[in-house]
Amino acid sequence: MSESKYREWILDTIDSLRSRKARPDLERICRMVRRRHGSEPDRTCAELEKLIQEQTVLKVNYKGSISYRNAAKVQRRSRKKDDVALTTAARRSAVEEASHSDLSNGDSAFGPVDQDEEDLEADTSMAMDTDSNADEEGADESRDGQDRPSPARTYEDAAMNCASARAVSAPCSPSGNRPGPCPSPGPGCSPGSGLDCVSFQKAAERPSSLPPSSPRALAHNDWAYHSAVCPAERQHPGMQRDKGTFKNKIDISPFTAAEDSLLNGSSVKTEKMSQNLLQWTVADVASYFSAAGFPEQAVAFRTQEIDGKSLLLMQRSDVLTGLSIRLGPALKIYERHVKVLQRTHFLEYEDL
DNA sequence: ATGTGCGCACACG
DNA sequence: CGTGTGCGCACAT
Repeated sequence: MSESKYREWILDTIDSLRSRKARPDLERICRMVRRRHGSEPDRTCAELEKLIQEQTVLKVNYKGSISYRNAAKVQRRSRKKDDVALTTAARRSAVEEASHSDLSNGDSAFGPVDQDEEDLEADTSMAMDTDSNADEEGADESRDGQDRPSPARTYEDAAMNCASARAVSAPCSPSGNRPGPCPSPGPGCSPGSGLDCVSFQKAAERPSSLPPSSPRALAHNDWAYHSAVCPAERQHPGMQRDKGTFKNKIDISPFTAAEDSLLNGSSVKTEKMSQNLLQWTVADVASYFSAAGFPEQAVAFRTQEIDGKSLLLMQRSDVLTGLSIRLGPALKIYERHVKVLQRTHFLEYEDL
């Protein structure tokens, strides 16, 4: 519950900073959240990191420094306005209603966003660089490399404490492949997360040989887009996720499964995925759809508390209307994901 | 001191 | 070109 609270706070803060034309960087975000809600920068930072991992917030490198973006607001480059406007206007109320319970964003309303289409090809641009800059050197002075007086040093501590945030993201970069575990093993930092990033990076690098309809294919592309973002999260402390063999695992994150399938490229993947579907938590489901390129809609799944079992029970109409998400993405989500997952799952069952 | 508003020069497509 | 961004500064608290 505090989770959604933080989501709201942080998203709100990012929006505020943006509208104020101030860079939404770690320092400012922490500061503002503390001032507004009294949350400790450390905590804020940890929560921010979670949001980054589930792609509610995007960490980007813009003009040489790190910025955080409200994923729901990242606009697709050049889009036909009319169509967007129409859809938006028509569904805004519904969307708002849906988001209210969880992340009522007041101002940031999901309106102008339109991230249905495959978020893949188009936007591989600005987010691209967050890598090499973000890690290592970025750990504390990413930008002060040369120019820029940057007077504010007060929050350096907070920033430092949050080095983990960067460190976790770092392995995602093509350059900084350092599978090192999270430097500050605090709560919320699972040891395995770093590994996932690396693996995922590998996955993203390999040419996509998956059918376009494959959920994994989507996810993969999405990761590429969000360079600085790290999947992982739901990694369980005990299981270091050794690729290839996990037939005795109980609770496997969709990422692990997806990633695994990418690495193996086999068809066994789906069965495992669907099998685990029963074990997916609400967070798993939301993360899955985020990864699949539907971060905005993932929120709706979360709000409606759709876990793996619920997902299996969902019907077309549920997805199209029950979630109060826009029709376009809803159709894609149903046809390409829900349906596929259900089908594979039940096929699997009949075979048994 | 700390938060806010914003002109204008960038970055980017 | 248009659009989004955020530095750097003036202003508010």
